[in-house]
Amino acid sequence: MPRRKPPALKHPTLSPAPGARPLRAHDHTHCVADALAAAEARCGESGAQLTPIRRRVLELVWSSHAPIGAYDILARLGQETGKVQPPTVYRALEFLKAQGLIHRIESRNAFIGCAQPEAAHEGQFLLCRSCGDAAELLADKTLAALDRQATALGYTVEHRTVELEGLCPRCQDAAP
Amino acid sequence: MPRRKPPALKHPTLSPAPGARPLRAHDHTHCVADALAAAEARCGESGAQLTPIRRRVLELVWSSHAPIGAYDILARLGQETGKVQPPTVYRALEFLKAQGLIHRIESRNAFIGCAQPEAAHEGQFLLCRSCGDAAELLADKTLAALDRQATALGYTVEHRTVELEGLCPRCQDAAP
DNA sequence: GTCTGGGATGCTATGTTATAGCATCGAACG
DNA sequence: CGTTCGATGCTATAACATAGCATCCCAGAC
Repeated sequence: MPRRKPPALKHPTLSPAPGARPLRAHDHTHCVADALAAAEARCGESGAQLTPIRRRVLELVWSSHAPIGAYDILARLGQETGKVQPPTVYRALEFLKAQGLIHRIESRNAFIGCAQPEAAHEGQFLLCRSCGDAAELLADKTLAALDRQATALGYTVEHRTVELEGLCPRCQDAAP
Repeated sequence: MPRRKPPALKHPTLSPAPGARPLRAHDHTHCVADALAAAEARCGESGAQLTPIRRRVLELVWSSHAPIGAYDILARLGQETGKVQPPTVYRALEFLKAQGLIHRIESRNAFIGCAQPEAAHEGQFLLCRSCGDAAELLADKTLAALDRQATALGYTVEHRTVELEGLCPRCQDAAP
């Protein structure tokens, strides 16, 4: 039985793809601060407990505008606090999602901070295949049209997944 | 170190959920036969090889109108032909998807036969959370509206994932 | 102060989905 | 016959996710 070369790791790829650039230059600490403030507010109202772990996971989800995988969060959390187990992260993510503070990106098996946590909603997303960034769409009218179509077929719609993948403006300019 | 009870298996759940019913009564052998005929035709034109394995995987994907997981296919294929490895199945699925013969349902990590393989297209789906069936939507206008929205934001859209989950008409009647 | 109940977290183990990398085989072609 | 190329076989492992029970801690009851 010959020994094989082990496959390349994926976990270390926390950094963006080569050539990737952020969607646009901005002071990202504001994004994070705003998100955390909104989370505090929302949890304060609802009585939900934004514990240190949950808060820290939310912060890590907000570490960029690209969706982040649960195991990336796990790795970062582990660097800070010693060994962390998957259920810890998944439970925090589940909580944050239930509070409307994050969304799950199905086509990426990853999570992203919700830009409008004030209003409960499902997200629709534009995903850049180059830099990985995700932008949240507001597509209420379009969704309503889809719902009408479903209703016409006799369906009741409870959840919606809408994810559009392509190139963001910056990455189009960068790699024409 | 105490011994734990092992988690329940998921693989054996090839059968539909309790209380599930097909979307509507129909002669499903026709669906399968039509799909295979269309696949033959399409591959004949394009010169792609619909090999026995690929054909059989397509048949298994079409075994119901519910999305089927790669490992369910693997299990069934294994029953027939002896041990089969995951790459065999994934490669067949990749081929079928490239030919436009199946779609991947992102929110389920599963695959479903394409109802209109003649015209290359991406699918939009209505998924029933009770019986698991998926119906393919034709939502060109709605998609165009989403694309316009993306374009207005400077994005180029290459792929679209639209999946609506809820209850199909039969399951609404069955469990009111 | 002690008891108690429930939410949060710790922890072990395992289930589930997916891919890399190289070997082998067989048909098509010259 | 030998080369080439697409399909499949095969090993190993990465990557994603959850079940089930133990422990801890705090708020409220008594």
